[in-house]
Order: sequence, then C-alpha cells, then structure tokens
Amino acid sequence: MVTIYDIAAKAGVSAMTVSRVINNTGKISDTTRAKVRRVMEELNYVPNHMARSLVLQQSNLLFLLITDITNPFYTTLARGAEDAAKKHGYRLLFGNSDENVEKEKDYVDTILATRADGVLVAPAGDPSLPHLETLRKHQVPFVLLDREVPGMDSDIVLGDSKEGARKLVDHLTSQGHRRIALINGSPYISSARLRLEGYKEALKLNDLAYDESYVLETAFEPRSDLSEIESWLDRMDPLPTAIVAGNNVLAVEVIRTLHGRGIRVPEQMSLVCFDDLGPYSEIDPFLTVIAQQAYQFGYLGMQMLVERIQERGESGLPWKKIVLPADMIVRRSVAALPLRK
Amino acid sequence: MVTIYDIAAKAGVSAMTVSRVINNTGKISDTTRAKVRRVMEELNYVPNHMARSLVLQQSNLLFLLITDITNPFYTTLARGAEDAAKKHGYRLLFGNSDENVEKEKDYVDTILATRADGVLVAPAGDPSLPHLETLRKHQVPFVLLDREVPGMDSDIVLGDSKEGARKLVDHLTSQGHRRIALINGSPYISSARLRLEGYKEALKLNDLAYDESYVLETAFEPRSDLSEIESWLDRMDPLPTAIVAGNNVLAVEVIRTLHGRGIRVPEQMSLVCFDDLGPYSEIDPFLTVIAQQAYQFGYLGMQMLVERIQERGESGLPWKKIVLPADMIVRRSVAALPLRK
DNA sequence: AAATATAATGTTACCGATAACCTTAAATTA
DNA sequence: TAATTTAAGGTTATCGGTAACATTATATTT
Repeated sequence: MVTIYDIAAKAGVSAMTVSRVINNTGKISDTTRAKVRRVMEELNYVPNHMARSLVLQQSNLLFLLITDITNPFYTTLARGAEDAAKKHGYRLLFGNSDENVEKEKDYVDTILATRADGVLVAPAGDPSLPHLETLRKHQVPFVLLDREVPGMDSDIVLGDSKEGARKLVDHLTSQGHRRIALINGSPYISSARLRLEGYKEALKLNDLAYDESYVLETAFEPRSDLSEIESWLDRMDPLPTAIVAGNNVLAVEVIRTLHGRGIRVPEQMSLVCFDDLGPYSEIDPFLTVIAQQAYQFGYLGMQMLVERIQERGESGLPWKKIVLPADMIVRRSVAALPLRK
Repeated sequence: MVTIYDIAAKAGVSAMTVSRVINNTGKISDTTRAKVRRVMEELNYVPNHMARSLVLQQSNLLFLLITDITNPFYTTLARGAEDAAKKHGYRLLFGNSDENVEKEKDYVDTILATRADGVLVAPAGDPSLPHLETLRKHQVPFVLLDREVPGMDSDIVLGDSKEGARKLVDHLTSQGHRRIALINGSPYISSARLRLEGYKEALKLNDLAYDESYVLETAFEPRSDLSEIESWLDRMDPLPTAIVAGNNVLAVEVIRTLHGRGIRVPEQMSLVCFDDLGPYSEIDPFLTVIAQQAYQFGYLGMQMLVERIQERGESGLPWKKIVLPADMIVRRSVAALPLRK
C-alpha cells in the first residue's frame, strides 16, 4: 500500500507537505503542489481512511440499518436516505438485520467499531433497546425509522399506523364487511401494536366485536413456512370475509396461502394491507393499501440525522418526531358485500 | 471514547494485557482476565476497529456493490451474499451505485479507503473498467457479478443471457408470434449485449428478419420518464405482437406504458422478460420470465471471493467463471396467436 | 540596515491498537 | 541446589495519517 511517506520520499518533501496538498490546507508553493500531485498519480495513491479517522476522531461515514432488504418499503426508504446523505456530502453504507436482533447487534458493533458519525436505524423491535442504549452511551447520533422502541427517546420518523389501520377497517366496513381478521407482525414491534390498536378501535366504532381468534401475530419478514397462516385459517370459524395485513410481506403470504386453497381474492376473500409492493404494484394495481411514504422516511430521517451530527451535541435540542400520514389507495382487492340484515 | 489505556489504568495492568484479554492471545491469569473483563464491561469498552485494522493491515470487512437496490434481483442476490459472508465470519456492507458510474467510483474510493478485504461488484457497465483497474492495482480481491467488463479478467458469476434470450424468443415463436420487439439495457452492459445477440440469433433460426426499429436500447434502472418508451411504441409500424424486456424493471415500465394506451397484456400485446419480480410475483403469477437464480449469484460469488482472500494471492489460481443456467418460467403473459399463412 | 512579517516547509507527538521482544518470579528438571 | 523452563505480564516500535509548533529563507516595514 502506498502511503504519504512513499509520496514524500519520491517527491523529496516531508509527509506533512503531502498531507497539506491532499487536504488543501496550509501554504504550499505551486511547484511543490504540482510535483506532489504528479507523484501521487504515478503511485496511485489512495488515502487511508482508517489512519485519517483515527487521528481526526471522525469517519464521515453514515449507516443505514434496515430490517428486510427484500422489502420494497425499506429499499425505497434506502433510496431516500441515500439521496439526502449525498446532498450533505456524507458516505452511506447499508446493513440488513433481517428482523433479527442478533444480526442487528453485529451491525451495531460494526458501526461502533468503524466509528460511524451517525446511524439511521429501523430497529428490529422492542428488544433492540440495548443496542440503542449502546449507541447512545457511545454518543453515536441516531435517528429511528418506522418503529418506536419503548424506553428510548430519540429523533424519529414514524408512519401513522393507528390511523392507517382504522382507515383500512373503515374501508372494509363501508363495503359491507363485518367479519374482519388481522394478520400482524410481532407485538414486540411498535408499529404492529399500533396497527392492532387501530384495528380494535375501528371495530368498536363500527359496532363489531373483537374476536381474538381473528388475530394472528407473526413475523413481518418473509417465511418459507406458511403453516402458521394455514392453521390460523383453519382455526377461524366462520372464516372472515376480509383480512387486514400488517404489511406487504404478510399480504403476499396470505394470498399465496389462499391461492393454495383455491380461495380467490377478492371474490372469496377481501384483503388490504400496509405498504405498497414497490414499482411492481404498477403491473397490476390490485391491492388496496396504506401507501406509506417510504422515500420520505429515509430522506427526512437522514436530514434530521445530519442536523444532529452538525449540531455536535452542543445545544441538546429536544427530540424531533415526524409522523407521516397514512394515505389509502383504493384498488381492487376488496369486494363489496351485499348489505345484510 | 474508552480505549484500552483507560481499561488498563483502571484495572492496574498494561495496555498489552488488555489487548491480550480481548483477543484471547498470550498467557493471562484467570484473576487478571476477570478483572480486565469487569472493567471493560463497566466502561462499555468497544474496540476501535480502525486502530486495529491499521496495525493488522486488514479490516475483516467485505463489500457488496449493487446497481439498483430497489430491484428484487439484486436484493435477493444480496441475501445470498450476506448468508455466505456470515458463514465465513465476515462482515458485509452494502453500497448502491444506482447504475451510475460516478456513484460507483465514490464507493470504490470508500472501499479502498476503508481497506476492505474484498468486494463483490455488480458493475454499472463497461465504463466501470477504470474502477476495477483501481481495485486490481490496489490488490483488493473482487468478484464480478452478473456483468462482464471487457478488458478485465477476474472471478465472475454470470447468467446465461444469450441462451435466456433465445428461449424467450423461441417461446414466443412457438406461440405463433412473428413480430417480436426487444427493449433492452444499455449496450455498454455485457448482459444487455448478450441478450441482444441471443434475440438476433433466435430470430434468424426462426426465419424472422431483424428489424432495427424493433429494438430499443435504454437503461436497466427505473425511470420516471417513460417518453422514450412512448416514442418507441409510436415508431414501430406495424406494432409487434410481443415484446421481450431485458429485465424486470423494463417489463414493468412497458406494462405501465401499454396500460396508459389501453393496450392489455397479453390480450393485445405479449410480454416476457429477464428476472422475476421477487416475492411479489407470487401474488399473481403473470409474467413469463427467465428466472435467474439471484440468490446463487450472491452466494456463489461470495464463496469465490472468500476463497480468493484466504488464498492471499499466493498461488495465482486461474480465474473462475460460473455461468448460471437460464430457466424459463412460463406463465400467462404470452397470448397464443392463430397460425397464419 | 535592523526589525518584523510572511510564505513555505519540516519536526514531533499522538490517535488506539498489536507484534515482537524483554523482564521477573515461580515451577520444574537435572 | 543450580540450571532451566514456563507463566504472566510489561516496554517499545509501528500502522498512516494530522495538529501544533518550530524553522528557514525571503519580503516588507520602519
């Protein structure tokens, strides 16, 4: 590896002069600058980021931790974060925790070890608390995305999950549905809890009874094993006429399972969910969804993060919380039921 | 930031002893080890990865550079790479170049600067050559994914693009199609070139004339502006009865454009493409595709990369090339045409 | 002409860790 | 008992940069 000392020797100057040329600091004669530049090109010099960060005590690196890299919600969010980071001159790297608290911990270690200047975290869930505490303890600025973690105050960008769930249920009841089931993520994830709450509230407001057997709490990330959904469907008697899915992944798995049983959507079962399916929903605009503004989650979150970093912990501004609206897109996955009674 | 010197002072030992405890090297008494460990926990010590890498001359970090983080092909590939990296005890970070050679250069700089131990690269295209040369010059082991770059030999994982294109065209002709158009990625991308070649060859074998106006060479990544596709459709006279799309993104854009014109797929236009739409194709198995084994691209590529790294450039084994088969999944996006003449 | 300022560069110490070598006391062997 | 191992730990130099201070020659001011 070529170092500034190699450059210095070949150019007949001191290492410090090379450093000055690289960083455009101090006073350097044009002759020397040109000479050093030439030698740098000749030897293909690349600065050693680690040595630099070590002495400067900052890395200029930012991280984005997402929980499911195959989910269009998070990849769109990533694009937003990327654009905002670039705008502010930061480098952004991604990590994928796979909704797995262990992997998340590994990434937090990597983040601390590489002395990242800040992190955007979509936490795996409530059990992420210790990781966030670690970040806080080490004074790494972070902004949470999509999910709150009880016990941890911070800047955060959220979607209006409760309102979203209410809208979905209201839409279903407006189409005549009265037996409405919910398949949701883990109760250790704040957004899942709020969606359940919104669901319950909307049922009550529509004079519908809450039936525990109509609710399945499982995982937000894709599973190859659909048996949990299968047995849930077996358990419900009578079957609901409509299902609310806590996110896009669950919606897809429900559809797969239903298709396996020859149940068609929406003819025999209506379905709505949170989060769109990415650009691919355009092929066949089918699912009625709460289309969260994924790109904004990333973009606004990154903006808050950069502000925090640049403020350098001096002022201790209060934590900011952005709640993005839950907009419903009505498409074709809900059947209108004949009014009964 | 807590350092080993803080630990050492508080534990009443030397920094070297702390280092030994951390790395489980040398001989340390149980008493001392326990004492050091306790202090480390008390002070929430996290090793400084940069200082460590600086002296060890290796970072234990691997990178994966993809060109479109919103494309399920690449995210699935990323999952494969991740799993393989984890299996070998490496940390993996992601970068997204957005099919943009400039951004790709930034990432290459980051990679060099952080002294990554190796990189998995899906290159943006032929103009990526200088970046790869930079990596080579700095002796960073890398494995190419999905695309060849003329002028650069290396380990590589490819799909059988030519064969894939032939299969798609053959399938279309077998259904009676004789006017078959192609929308493809940039000719500066090897896979796009091979797909065009396969398309031409298959036309010839089927006794169909090659008509230049039936081919549109554009970009593989999503564009908000569909006017290029619009004017291509305007230009073709008569319209083709079927379109081959060079990847999933293009297929989606074609569908959007066609829908905008009230042209239905497959009733009025048949459509096939490379790469599946991720889990979401399961909702409505619609598009007939060449389903490349995205996960294997990442998994096998990572395996080759790790082998290269561990071999440490000593033996200079010949470059390895893995060509994954092009398997077609026939679904419903192709209409059977009545036989004419 | 002497005093002072300034441009251009060099020297030294340090960031946080580890390798390589060194020291010391206790344990083992001859 | 003297000689030799061994266990347990310390010292020093180094990785590749940069901040802070020092130096030198030239230019400017009085």
